[in-house]
Amino acid sequence: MKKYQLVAQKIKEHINKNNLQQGDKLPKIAELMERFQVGKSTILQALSLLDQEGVVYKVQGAGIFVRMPAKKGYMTLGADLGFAISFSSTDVYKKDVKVEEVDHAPEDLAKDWFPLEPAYKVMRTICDKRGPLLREESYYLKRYVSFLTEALAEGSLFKYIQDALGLEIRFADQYLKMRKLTDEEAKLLDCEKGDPTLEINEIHYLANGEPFDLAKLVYNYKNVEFINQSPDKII
Amino acid sequence: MKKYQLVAQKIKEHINKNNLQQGDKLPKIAELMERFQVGKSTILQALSLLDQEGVVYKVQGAGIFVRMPAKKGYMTLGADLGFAISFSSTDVYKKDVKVEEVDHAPEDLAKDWFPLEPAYKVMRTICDKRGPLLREESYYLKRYVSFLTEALAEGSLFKYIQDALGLEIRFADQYLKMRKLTDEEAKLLDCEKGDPTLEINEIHYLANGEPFDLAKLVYNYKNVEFINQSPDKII
DNA sequence: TAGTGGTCTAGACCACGGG
DNA sequence: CCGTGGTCTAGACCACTAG
Repeated sequence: MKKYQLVAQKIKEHINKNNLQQGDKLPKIAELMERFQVGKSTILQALSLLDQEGVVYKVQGAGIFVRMPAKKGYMTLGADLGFAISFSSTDVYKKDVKVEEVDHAPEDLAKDWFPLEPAYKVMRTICDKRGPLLREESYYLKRYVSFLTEALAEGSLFKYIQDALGLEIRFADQYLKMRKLTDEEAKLLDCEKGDPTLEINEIHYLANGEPFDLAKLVYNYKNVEFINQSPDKII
Repeated sequence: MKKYQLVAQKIKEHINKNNLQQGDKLPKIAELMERFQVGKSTILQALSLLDQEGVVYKVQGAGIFVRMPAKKGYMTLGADLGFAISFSSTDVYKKDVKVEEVDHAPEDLAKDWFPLEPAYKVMRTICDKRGPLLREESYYLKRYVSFLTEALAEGSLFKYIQDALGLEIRFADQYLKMRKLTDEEAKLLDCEKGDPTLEINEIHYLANGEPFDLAKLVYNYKNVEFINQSPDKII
């Protein structure tokens, strides 16, 4: 693990351990350099990470402050590259899981942005104790994900892809669209036909810039709210 | 303007001028250093900016590549700190504008996160040629925004706040919730009661970390789609 | 005006990708 | 193996905040 990631992690731990709240001040950069025995730019890289995650903000001439430590009950948009990771630690489970092999993703979903290559099609409903959270229909290119079963789809696919297959997911595009639920979706989500929903289409990219996964996520408006913390556009 | 911002801007111009597409390669770092006569970390800062904006991605050992230059017709979530800026350049106009002074923002909107202080309440419907895009109800703290009129609210308030008042908006929290339109909202948005919508509650923060604006945005599902490009979490 | 973060440089060395 | 990006340091100087 890189030094700046370690430093970032330790700063997070410091925030949690001391139960710091919005606006609380962190030690100054010189002190952090001293404490972690690293150079200034390593500290800056760590802070930049935390900044992007919405954990801290910096005010020139004043200090470094904690930003909104409590975000319980919200799904994080974007930052965590999809729900799979953000929810892997909480008690979610899957329903109506189906995996099949297809020649390519449907063209209306893929648009011009996703290759029409052989893929695994995964369908599942993600639930927690309150009920269904979302219905997922996603396509994993066989070129990268050469083996996929329904048993694997019961767990966290992103974890499997990262840990077992050794692929690194680097960034993602998300397209969001408001619409009404179809009859079929409503049944799967314990809702009524015509109820409001948000459809999010995500394309995930690997470290080499190649897309490897296209996902259509249809959310349950009764059980899901999102949070999106825009960072400081500053390094 | 800082060097790295200038460099970032010139790289963007280079992409536009040469009409570079997804996956096209940019000059290597050493070459960019040479061309712009700056140090390596200045180039890295510029690239980090472009990374966060979803303009480029970097692949270690391979090069720097262009990411998805065309995003026409989508509203950008988060990255641009609210719709106001992202849409200031296109031909939008406002309808049903009303500005009044209130003792404080409604408590159910403010939750624990926004101060209950005297504020200007601004209501307006943002439209473009296709029709209403969203209905906005926002609260600007008088402590920071001491003067606000309906005439000003016809224009871009963020521009006014930044240019005329000299306030710098630094980051924002967004809360997204799917729900049905009320009767009143439906009338304002040219929709039917019960139609799907996305309600986004935004809190905007100044450079000193203080919140100064709370906004409730109710979108028209027929006219708006969003894009959210999650960056590389890498410096 | 002192304190603190921001920008920028030069350079050493590491790590990954692809021929 | 070479080329390219990534990490890290030490240090000079700038810019903003707050008392």
